[in-house]
Amino acid sequence: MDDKKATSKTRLAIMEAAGKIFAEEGYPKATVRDICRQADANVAAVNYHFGDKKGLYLAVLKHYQGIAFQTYPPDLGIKETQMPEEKLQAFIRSFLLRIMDDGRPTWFGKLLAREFTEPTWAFDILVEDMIRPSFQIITGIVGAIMGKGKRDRKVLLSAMSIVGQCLYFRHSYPVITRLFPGEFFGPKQIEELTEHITRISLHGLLQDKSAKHQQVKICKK
Amino acid sequence: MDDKKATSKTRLAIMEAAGKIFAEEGYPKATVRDICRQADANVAAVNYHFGDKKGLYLAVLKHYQGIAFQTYPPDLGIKETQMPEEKLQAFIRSFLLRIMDDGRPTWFGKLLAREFTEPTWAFDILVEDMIRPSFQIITGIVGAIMGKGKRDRKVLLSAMSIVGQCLYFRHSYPVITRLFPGEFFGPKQIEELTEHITRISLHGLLQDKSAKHQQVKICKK
DNA sequence: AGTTGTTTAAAACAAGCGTTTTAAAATATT
DNA sequence: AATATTTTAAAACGCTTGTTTTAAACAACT
Repeated sequence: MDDKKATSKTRLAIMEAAGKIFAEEGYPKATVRDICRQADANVAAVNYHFGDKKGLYLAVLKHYQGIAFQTYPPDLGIKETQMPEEKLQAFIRSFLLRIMDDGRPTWFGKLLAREFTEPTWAFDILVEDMIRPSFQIITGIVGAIMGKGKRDRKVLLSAMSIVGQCLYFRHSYPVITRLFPGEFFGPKQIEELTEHITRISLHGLLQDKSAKHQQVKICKK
Repeated sequence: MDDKKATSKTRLAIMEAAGKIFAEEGYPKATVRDICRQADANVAAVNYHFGDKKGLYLAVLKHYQGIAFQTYPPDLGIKETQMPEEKLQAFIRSFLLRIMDDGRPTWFGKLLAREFTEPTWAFDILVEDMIRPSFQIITGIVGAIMGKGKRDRKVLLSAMSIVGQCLYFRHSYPVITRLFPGEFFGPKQIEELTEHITRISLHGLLQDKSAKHQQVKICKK
């Protein structure tokens, strides 16, 4: 009663509907009845194909996680010959694409955002399977740029600053659209966002680079 | 049956327990029975004092919102005589304090984080009452630093980058603690985070500054 | 005191939830 | 074609949810 042939019209329809509804409503508010209604399936289908609601959620999560990482791997467009600065931009672009994609795994971005602020039992899987590998890469790049180890405290802080900026444009999309009705910061502006985040971060990183205790002071001219 | 004397042991106890549970469990998962049990009150007390569950949520939200802004106003430590760069640092510090405070309105930060990714019907109130005013201030500061208008696209992007970094350390606290068990990025590190975010952002802003009235420059000490 | 209005308490309500049961239909296997 | 297996369908179960009802306890005031 776990995952059988994995091929069944209703099974696939349920996963599709579940991804949509889980992302829109959140795990607790999403009901299996809603999911099955949208998938044109019977209420019992969920328990038959996935054991229970938890099993369905986990299946959906892993499925779209696989798609998202297959489409936009963390090292997308990164070549070993590149300069760290170019790698940084490639990472940011790939990261934004992965969480903002308008195509199939759109819901995955939303699901991810939910798990961040509202971790469920599936959270550990997400952390180990996708967040940690991503962080390994970004800390490596940032470390190379700053000339420090990838576990240096300042490297960690800077890596989080970069990831934080990327996530903000996805997380806070509802806020942004209300605050600035005329402006758009969505999937179609990914290239603009990539350049913006890369530039604003890069200068901060380079500042802390070589000089050990090079303290920055603001002074009037 | 809205808000009466506002003075009643059980009423206050319910608000206290509600803030805690709403923040921990989220609005849908939080049950009035749990809240009342924790408040040593009867189940009917919620409906009596607040009308219904929504009324309770709204009351809690507004109450702690008031406390948070009273304790850490957006212009905390900002004086008109200060330079924009100092104002930026003051804003970031106040912002971090407000969303990370360990004291009474701790739950408010969590509630806020939830509303961001999972807007409820109470979202409009939050946007207008606290998010928009905050954004007015930060775009003003950033605009002054960059020498552009406060509605300039680059100013908006930069303001969001700053806010995004701040929110990340609160939003993703569960992630961070799992990724780096030894490191801490909590309320006790606010001063460190403030300096980090200020520095990494400032250099990016100054990069895009219009060359016109350059009254500030970075210099090594 | 006695009356009034306010607050608490226990119990029950209707509705919705995830899940299970039962059996019929569809599909595969021999 | 007949049997065995897998998948779907309808109905109901047990439980929890938010809310209401009813009445008792408390407080305030003349």
